[in-house]
Amino acid sequence: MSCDAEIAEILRRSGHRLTPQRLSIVRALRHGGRHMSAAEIAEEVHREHPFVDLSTVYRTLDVLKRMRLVTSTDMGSGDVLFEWAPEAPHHHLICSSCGNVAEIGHAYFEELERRLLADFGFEADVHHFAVFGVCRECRMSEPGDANEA
Amino acid sequence: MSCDAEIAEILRRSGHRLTPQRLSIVRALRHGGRHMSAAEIAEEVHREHPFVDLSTVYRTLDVLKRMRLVTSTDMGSGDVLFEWAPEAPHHHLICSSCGNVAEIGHAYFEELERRLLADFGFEADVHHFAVFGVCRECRMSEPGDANEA
DNA sequence: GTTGGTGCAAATGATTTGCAAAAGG
DNA sequence: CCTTTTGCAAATCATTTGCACCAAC
Repeated sequence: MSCDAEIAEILRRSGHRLTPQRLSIVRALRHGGRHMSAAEIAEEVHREHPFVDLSTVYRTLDVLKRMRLVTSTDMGSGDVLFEWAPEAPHHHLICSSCGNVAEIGHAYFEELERRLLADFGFEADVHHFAVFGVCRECRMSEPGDANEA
Repeated sequence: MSCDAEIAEILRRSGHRLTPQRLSIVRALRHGGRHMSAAEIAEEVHREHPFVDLSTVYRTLDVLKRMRLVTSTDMGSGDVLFEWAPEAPHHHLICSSCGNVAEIGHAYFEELERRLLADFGFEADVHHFAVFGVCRECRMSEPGDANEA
Protein backbone atom coordinates (compact mmCIF):
# COMPACT_ATOMS: atom_id res chain seq x y z
CA MET A 1 0.00 0.00 0.00
CA SER A 2 1.36 3.36 -0.94
CA CYS A 3 -0.47 4.71 2.10
CA ASP A 4 2.26 3.42 4.35
CA ALA A 5 5.06 4.59 2.12
CA GLU A 6 3.59 8.04 2.04
CA ILE A 7 3.38 8.26 5.82
CA ALA A 8 6.86 6.86 6.18
CA GLU A 9 8.13 9.56 3.90
CA ILE A 10 6.34 12.34 5.77
CA LEU A 11 7.51 11.14 9.17
CA ARG A 12 11.08 10.77 8.05
CA ARG A 13 11.18 14.15 6.43
CA SER A 14 9.99 15.80 9.60
CA GLY A 15 12.75 14.16 11.57
CA HIS A 16 10.53 11.61 13.29
CA ARG A 17 11.22 7.92 13.43
CA LEU A 18 9.16 5.36 11.67
CA THR A 19 7.93 2.65 14.02
CA PRO A 20 5.45 -0.14 13.45
CA GLN A 21 3.30 1.34 16.23
CA ARG A 22 3.01 4.67 14.46
CA LEU A 23 2.24 3.09 11.16
CA SER A 24 -0.46 0.98 12.74
CA ILE A 25 -2.00 3.98 14.49
CA VAL A 26 -2.04 5.97 11.28
CA ARG A 27 -3.56 3.06 9.43
CA ALA A 28 -6.30 2.67 12.01
CA LEU A 29 -7.24 6.31 11.65
CA ARG A 30 -7.05 6.48 7.88
CA HIS A 31 -8.97 3.31 7.28
CA GLY A 32 -11.37 3.97 10.11
CA GLY A 33 -12.59 6.97 8.17
CA ARG A 34 -14.40 8.34 11.18
CA HIS A 35 -13.91 10.04 14.51
CA MET A 36 -12.17 7.77 16.94
CA SER A 37 -11.21 8.13 20.56
CA ALA A 38 -7.72 7.19 21.67
CA ALA A 39 -9.18 4.06 23.21
CA GLU A 40 -10.90 3.05 19.99
CA ILE A 41 -7.72 3.58 18.03
CA ALA A 42 -5.81 1.46 20.52
CA GLU A 43 -8.44 -1.27 20.21
CA GLU A 44 -8.01 -1.29 16.45
CA VAL A 45 -4.23 -1.24 16.68
CA HIS A 46 -4.29 -4.16 19.09
CA ARG A 47 -5.53 -6.47 16.36
CA GLU A 48 -2.10 -6.30 14.81
CA HIS A 49 0.01 -5.32 17.77
CA PRO A 50 -1.58 -6.38 21.05
CA PHE A 51 1.05 -4.72 23.21
CA VAL A 52 0.83 -1.14 22.03
CA ASP A 53 0.14 1.02 25.05
CA LEU A 54 -2.50 3.73 25.28
CA SER A 55 0.19 6.23 26.19
CA THR A 56 1.91 5.48 22.91
CA VAL A 57 -1.32 6.15 21.09
CA TYR A 58 -1.65 9.51 22.82
CA ARG A 59 1.95 10.40 22.17
CA THR A 60 1.67 9.49 18.51
CA LEU A 61 -1.56 11.41 18.10
CA ASP A 62 0.18 14.40 19.58
CA VAL A 63 2.92 14.17 16.98
CA LEU A 64 0.43 13.75 14.16
CA LYS A 65 -1.59 16.70 15.39
CA ARG A 66 1.44 18.93 15.41
CA MET A 67 2.11 17.84 11.85
CA ARG A 68 -1.46 18.73 10.97
CA LEU A 69 -2.12 15.20 9.81
CA VAL A 70 -4.77 14.65 12.44
CA THR A 71 -7.48 16.84 13.90
CA SER A 72 -8.95 16.52 17.36
CA THR A 73 -12.36 17.65 18.48
CA ASP A 74 -14.27 17.61 21.70
CA MET A 75 -17.70 16.49 20.64
CA GLY A 76 -19.09 16.39 24.12
CA SER A 77 -18.64 12.68 24.68
CA GLY A 78 -16.28 13.14 27.59
CA ASP A 79 -13.23 12.13 25.61
CA VAL A 80 -11.54 13.79 22.67
CA LEU A 81 -12.15 12.37 19.21
CA PHE A 82 -9.48 12.25 16.55
CA GLU A 83 -9.79 12.09 12.79
CA TRP A 84 -7.42 11.78 9.91
CA ALA A 85 -7.19 15.30 8.55
CA PRO A 86 -9.48 15.30 5.55
CA GLU A 87 -8.45 17.07 2.36
CA ALA A 88 -11.71 18.99 2.46
CA PRO A 89 -12.39 20.36 5.93
CA HIS A 90 -15.85 19.68 7.20
CA HIS A 91 -17.85 20.34 10.33
CA HIS A 92 -20.54 18.83 12.46
CA LEU A 93 -23.96 19.71 13.71
CA ILE A 94 -24.57 17.91 16.97
CA CYS A 95 -28.06 17.74 18.39
CA SER A 96 -28.07 18.32 22.12
CA SER A 97 -31.39 16.56 22.35
CA CYS A 98 -31.06 13.33 20.41
CA GLY A 99 -27.29 13.26 19.94
CA ASN A 100 -27.49 12.93 16.21
CA VAL A 101 -24.44 14.17 14.30
CA ALA A 102 -24.71 15.66 10.82
CA GLU A 103 -21.82 16.63 8.62
CA ILE A 104 -21.66 19.89 6.70
CA GLY A 105 -19.14 21.31 4.29
CA HIS A 106 -16.67 24.07 4.90
CA ALA A 107 -18.54 26.63 2.82
CA TYR A 108 -20.68 27.57 5.80
CA PHE A 109 -17.63 28.90 7.61
CA GLU A 110 -15.86 30.70 4.81
CA GLU A 111 -17.66 33.98 5.29
CA LEU A 112 -16.87 33.93 9.01
CA GLU A 113 -13.28 33.05 8.31
CA ARG A 114 -12.96 35.91 5.84
CA ARG A 115 -14.42 38.45 8.20
CA LEU A 116 -12.28 37.40 11.15
CA LEU A 117 -9.20 37.80 9.01
CA ALA A 118 -10.32 41.13 7.58
CA ASP A 119 -11.48 42.68 10.85
CA PHE A 120 -8.98 41.25 13.33
CA GLY A 121 -6.14 39.77 11.31
CA PHE A 122 -7.10 36.54 13.05
CA GLU A 123 -6.41 33.42 11.06
CA ALA A 124 -9.09 31.06 12.32
CA ASP A 125 -8.14 27.42 12.50
CA VAL A 126 -11.60 26.34 11.49
CA HIS A 127 -10.73 22.85 10.37
CA HIS A 128 -13.16 20.90 12.36
CA PHE A 129 -15.94 22.62 14.18
CA ALA A 130 -18.59 21.11 16.39
CA VAL A 131 -21.76 23.15 16.47
CA PHE A 132 -24.23 22.18 19.16
CA GLY A 133 -27.93 22.86 18.83
CA VAL A 134 -31.26 21.22 18.18
CA CYS A 135 -31.98 19.35 14.97
CA ARG A 136 -35.11 19.70 12.87
CA GLU A 137 -36.69 16.51 14.13
CA CYS A 138 -36.27 17.40 17.79
CA ARG A 139 -37.51 20.92 17.22
CA MET A 140 -40.65 19.51 15.62
CA SER A 141 -41.41 17.05 18.37
CA GLU A 142 -40.77 19.38 21.28
CA PRO A 143 -43.16 22.18 22.18
CA GLY A 144 -41.79 25.69 22.45
CA ASP A 145 -40.95 25.08 26.06
CA ALA A 146 -38.68 27.09 28.31
CA ASN A 147 -37.72 25.51 31.59
CA GLU A 148 -37.01 21.93 32.39
CA ALA A 149 -36.42 19.94 35.54
CA MET B 1 -29.71 43.59 46.06
CA SER B 2 -32.46 42.69 43.72
CA CYS B 3 -30.01 40.35 42.04
CA ASP B 4 -30.60 37.80 44.72
CA ALA B 5 -34.34 38.25 44.78
CA GLU B 6 -34.44 37.75 41.05
CA ILE B 7 -32.50 34.50 41.23
CA ALA B 8 -34.59 33.33 44.14
CA GLU B 9 -37.70 33.90 42.08
CA ILE B 10 -36.33 32.05 39.06
CA LEU B 11 -35.20 29.10 41.11
CA ARG B 12 -38.44 28.83 42.99
CA ARG B 13 -40.54 29.07 39.89
CA SER B 14 -38.63 26.23 38.28
CA GLY B 15 -39.28 24.01 41.27
CA HIS B 16 -35.78 24.23 42.68
CA ARG B 17 -34.95 25.06 46.23
CA LEU B 18 -33.25 28.21 47.28
CA THR B 19 -30.16 27.57 49.35
CA PRO B 20 -27.45 29.92 50.54
CA GLN B 21 -24.93 27.83 48.60
CA ARG B 22 -26.75 28.35 45.35
CA LEU B 23 -27.16 32.03 45.93
CA SER B 24 -23.52 32.39 46.71
CA ILE B 25 -22.50 30.47 43.59
CA VAL B 26 -24.73 32.61 41.42
CA ARG B 27 -23.39 35.74 43.01
CA ALA B 28 -19.80 34.68 42.40
CA LEU B 29 -20.52 34.14 38.74
CA ARG B 30 -22.56 37.28 38.19
CA HIS B 31 -20.20 39.57 39.99
CA GLY B 32 -17.15 37.81 38.66
CA GLY B 33 -18.17 38.97 35.22
CA ARG B 34 -15.75 36.61 33.57
CA HIS B 35 -15.14 32.98 32.74
CA MET B 36 -14.53 30.97 35.85
CA SER B 37 -13.66 27.36 36.44
CA ALA B 38 -15.58 25.39 39.03
CA ALA B 39 -12.56 25.64 41.31
CA GLU B 40 -12.39 29.43 40.96
CA ILE B 41 -16.06 29.72 41.73
CA ALA B 42 -15.62 27.56 44.79
CA GLU B 43 -12.73 29.72 45.91
CA GLU B 44 -14.88 32.81 45.63
CA VAL B 45 -17.81 31.16 47.40
CA HIS B 46 -15.54 30.07 50.23
CA ARG B 47 -15.06 33.67 51.32
CA GLU B 48 -18.62 33.65 52.56
CA HIS B 49 -19.21 29.96 53.08
CA PRO B 50 -15.99 28.09 53.67
CA PHE B 51 -17.64 24.68 53.76
CA VAL B 52 -19.30 24.59 50.37
CA ASP B 53 -18.02 21.55 48.55
CA LEU B 54 -16.77 21.44 44.99
CA SER B 55 -19.35 18.81 44.18
CA THR B 56 -22.06 21.24 45.22
CA VAL B 57 -20.61 23.80 42.86
CA TYR B 58 -20.69 21.31 40.01
CA ARG B 59 -24.22 20.23 40.83
CA THR B 60 -25.43 23.79 41.00
CA LEU B 61 -23.73 24.75 37.76
CA ASP B 62 -25.47 21.81 36.17
CA VAL B 63 -28.84 23.09 37.31
CA LEU B 64 -28.07 26.61 36.15
CA LYS B 65 -26.90 25.35 32.77
CA ARG B 66 -30.10 23.45 32.26
CA MET B 67 -32.00 26.61 33.07
CA ARG B 68 -29.89 28.42 30.49
CA LEU B 69 -28.68 30.85 33.13
CA VAL B 70 -25.09 29.78 32.71
CA THR B 71 -22.98 28.83 29.70
CA SER B 72 -20.02 26.52 29.75
CA THR B 73 -17.14 26.48 27.30
CA ASP B 74 -14.05 24.45 26.86
CA MET B 75 -11.42 27.04 26.10
CA GLY B 76 -8.58 24.61 25.97
CA SER B 77 -7.36 25.17 29.51
CA GLY B 78 -7.96 21.61 30.57
CA ASP B 79 -11.00 22.47 32.62
CA VAL B 80 -14.38 23.82 31.59
CA LEU B 81 -15.08 27.51 32.11
CA PHE B 82 -18.47 28.83 33.15
CA GLU B 83 -19.98 32.22 32.63
CA TRP B 84 -23.19 33.92 33.63
CA ALA B 85 -25.27 33.84 30.48
CA PRO B 86 -24.87 37.30 29.02
CA GLU B 87 -27.84 39.12 27.56
CA ALA B 88 -25.85 39.71 24.40
CA PRO B 89 -24.15 36.53 23.30
CA HIS B 90 -20.51 36.91 22.43
CA HIS B 91 -17.66 34.73 21.31
CA HIS B 92 -13.95 34.37 21.65
CA LEU B 93 -10.92 34.26 19.40
CA ILE B 94 -8.22 32.26 21.11
CA CYS B 95 -4.70 32.38 19.77
CA SER B 96 -3.13 28.94 19.76
CA SER B 97 0.27 30.51 19.74
CA CYS B 98 0.27 33.17 22.44
CA GLY B 99 -2.92 32.23 24.25
CA ASN B 100 -4.44 35.66 23.94
CA VAL B 101 -8.24 35.77 24.08
CA ALA B 102 -10.23 38.39 22.20
CA GLU B 103 -13.95 38.90 22.44
CA ILE B 104 -16.18 39.44 19.42
CA GLY B 105 -19.87 40.14 19.06
CA HIS B 106 -22.54 37.78 17.90
CA ALA B 107 -22.97 39.44 14.51
CA TYR B 108 -20.18 37.33 13.07
CA PHE B 109 -22.23 34.21 13.60
CA GLU B 110 -25.63 35.39 12.50
CA GLU B 111 -25.16 34.53 8.86
CA LEU B 112 -24.00 31.02 9.77
CA GLU B 113 -26.91 30.61 12.16
CA ARG B 114 -29.37 31.69 9.50
CA ARG B 115 -28.00 29.33 6.90
CA LEU B 116 -27.95 26.34 9.23
CA LEU B 117 -31.56 26.94 10.07
CA ALA B 118 -32.57 27.48 6.45
CA ASP B 119 -30.63 24.54 5.00
CA PHE B 120 -30.94 21.95 7.75
CA GLY B 121 -33.64 23.16 10.10
CA PHE B 122 -30.87 23.08 12.69
CA GLU B 123 -31.21 25.58 15.48
CA ALA B 124 -27.62 26.26 16.43
CA ASP B 125 -26.95 26.96 20.05
CA VAL B 126 -24.27 29.46 19.21
CA HIS B 127 -24.22 31.25 22.51
CA HIS B 128 -20.61 31.07 23.31
CA PHE B 129 -18.16 29.95 20.72
CA ALA B 130 -14.44 29.48 21.09
CA VAL B 131 -12.60 29.91 17.81
CA PHE B 132 -8.99 28.81 17.84
CA GLY B 133 -6.46 30.21 15.45
CA VAL B 134 -3.51 32.57 15.21
CA CYS B 135 -3.78 36.24 16.06
CA ARG B 136 -2.41 39.07 13.99
CA GLU B 137 0.63 39.62 16.16
CA CYS B 138 1.70 36.00 16.08
CA ARG B 139 1.15 35.77 12.36
CA MET B 140 3.40 38.78 11.88
CA SER B 141 6.24 37.49 14.01
CA GLU B 142 6.25 33.95 12.65
CA PRO B 143 7.56 33.14 9.18
CA GLY B 144 5.25 31.35 6.76
CA ASP B 145 6.45 28.01 8.06
CA ALA B 146 4.92 24.60 7.57
CA ASN B 147 6.22 21.81 9.77
CA GLU B 148 7.32 21.96 13.35
CA ALA B 149 9.13 19.61 15.67
C1' DG C 1 26.48 4.40 19.37
C1' DT C 2 22.89 8.18 20.03
C1' DT C 3 18.72 9.69 20.41
C1' DG C 4 14.16 9.18 20.17
C1' DG C 5 10.34 5.91 21.11
C1' DT C 6 8.00 2.38 23.82
C1' DG C 7 5.77 -0.30 27.57
C1' DC C 8 4.65 -0.34 32.13
C1' DA C 9 3.09 1.44 36.27
C1' DA C 10 1.88 5.12 38.82
C1' DA C 11 0.38 9.93 39.16
C1' DT C 12 -2.68 13.69 37.97
C1' DG C 13 -6.66 16.25 37.98
C1' DA C 14 -11.23 17.44 36.70
C1' DT C 15 -15.65 15.73 37.39
C1' DT C 16 -19.08 12.32 39.38
C1' DT C 17 -21.34 9.50 42.69
C1' DG C 18 -23.10 6.96 47.08
C1' DC C 19 -24.76 7.89 51.29
C1' DA C 20 -26.28 9.62 55.72
C1' DA C 21 -27.25 13.95 57.77
C1' DA C 22 -29.36 18.68 57.31
C1' DA C 23 -32.37 21.99 55.49
C1' DG C 24 -36.12 24.00 52.40
C1' DG C 25 -41.03 24.58 51.61
C1' DC D 1 -42.91 15.73 57.29
C1' DC D 2 -41.26 14.69 52.81
C1' DT D 3 -38.12 15.62 49.33
C1' DT D 4 -34.31 18.00 47.68
C1' DT D 5 -29.77 19.40 48.62
C1' DT D 6 -25.46 19.12 50.92
C1' DG D 7 -20.75 17.64 52.64
C1' DC D 8 -17.73 14.19 52.78
C1' DA D 9 -15.15 10.59 51.03
C1' DA D 10 -14.30 7.60 47.60
C1' DA D 11 -14.64 6.31 42.82
C1' DT D 12 -14.13 7.34 37.73
C1' DC D 13 -11.85 8.06 33.83
C1' DA D 14 -9.29 10.35 30.22
C1' DT D 15 -4.86 11.85 29.80
C1' DT D 16 0.08 12.52 31.34
C1' DT D 17 4.47 11.36 33.14
C1' DG D 18 8.86 8.98 35.12
C1' DC D 19 11.78 5.61 34.01
C1' DA D 20 14.42 1.68 32.38
C1' DC D 21 14.78 -0.75 28.19
C1' DC D 22 14.73 -1.13 23.08
C1' DA D 23 14.82 0.03 18.49
C1' DA D 24 15.53 3.34 14.46
C1' DC D 25 18.84 5.59 11.88
